Amino acid sequence: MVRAPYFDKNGVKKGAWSQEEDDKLREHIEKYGLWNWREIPKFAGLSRCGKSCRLRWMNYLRPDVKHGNYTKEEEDLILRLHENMEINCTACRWSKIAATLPGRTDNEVKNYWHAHLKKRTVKNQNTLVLKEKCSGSTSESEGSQTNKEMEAKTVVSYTPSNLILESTPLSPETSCSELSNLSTDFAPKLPVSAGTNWNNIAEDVLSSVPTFDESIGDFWTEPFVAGSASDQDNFPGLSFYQEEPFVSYYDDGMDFYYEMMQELPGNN
DNA sequence: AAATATATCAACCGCCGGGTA
DNA sequence: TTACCCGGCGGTTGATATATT
Repeated sequence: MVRAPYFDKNGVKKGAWSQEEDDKLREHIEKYGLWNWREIPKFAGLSRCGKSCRLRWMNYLRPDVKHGNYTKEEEDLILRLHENMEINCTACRWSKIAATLPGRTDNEVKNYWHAHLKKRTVKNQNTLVLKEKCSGSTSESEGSQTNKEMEAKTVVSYTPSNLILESTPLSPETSCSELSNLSTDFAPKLPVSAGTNWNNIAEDVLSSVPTFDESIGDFWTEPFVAGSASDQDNFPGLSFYQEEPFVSYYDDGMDFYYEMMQELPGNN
């Protein structure tokens, strides 16, 4: 399923990774951590470019990466987040969507979207257009409306995103405990429990739709690169391997989320 | 059984933004 | 201010697997 290995004109290896290369890269990173992707292949004894190593690590070798078998909840979450970005005219940020799915990478989410979910949304939209036509409610009674107004109304009335827009925000009384549950659910080292309510998570996150575009930039933190690495003697980035790997995968996001919820009307 | 079409997904490419000298 | 480096991102490619004819 991947390109056959080959060397480009600069002697840099491309294409499929061998087991030996995987082992070398994994071993090097586990030993020295992440410090400079451009240098890592040299020190790891690989004929790869830094980018290739980074991609391989991020999408495949990283210990917390899981492959295949998307759950219904994960699918729904992807769909909702993607729709929301469309509504807000935001360029689709796969990395941000992926950050809500522990163990999933942006590349994998993107692939899954194009392979499975895209069709579904197209199908949904076609169905909705059909519904709208069949409803016959667009002629006399709304004759004074402009086309754009009509379009807007159609979107609010029929698209699945409506579900998001109408989702119930957290009540002030329950927000703290729910947030703590949320943090637990997103904890990277914990397995996703059967009780995790993905729909609630999605709705909670997306209930802030008017500011989602702005907030998302802060909400989703840099996955994986945790904490300060500057105090290392030899290799920056070593510390989080030796101590708490991936520990802050979602923590900052939850902090932001908490702050966001504090600012909601009624929470002060 | 063979040919063809379609689906899947790892990997590549080029661009962009942040950091820094 | 500018140029450069680096990491990260989204879009795309292409080889392989699977389904269909």
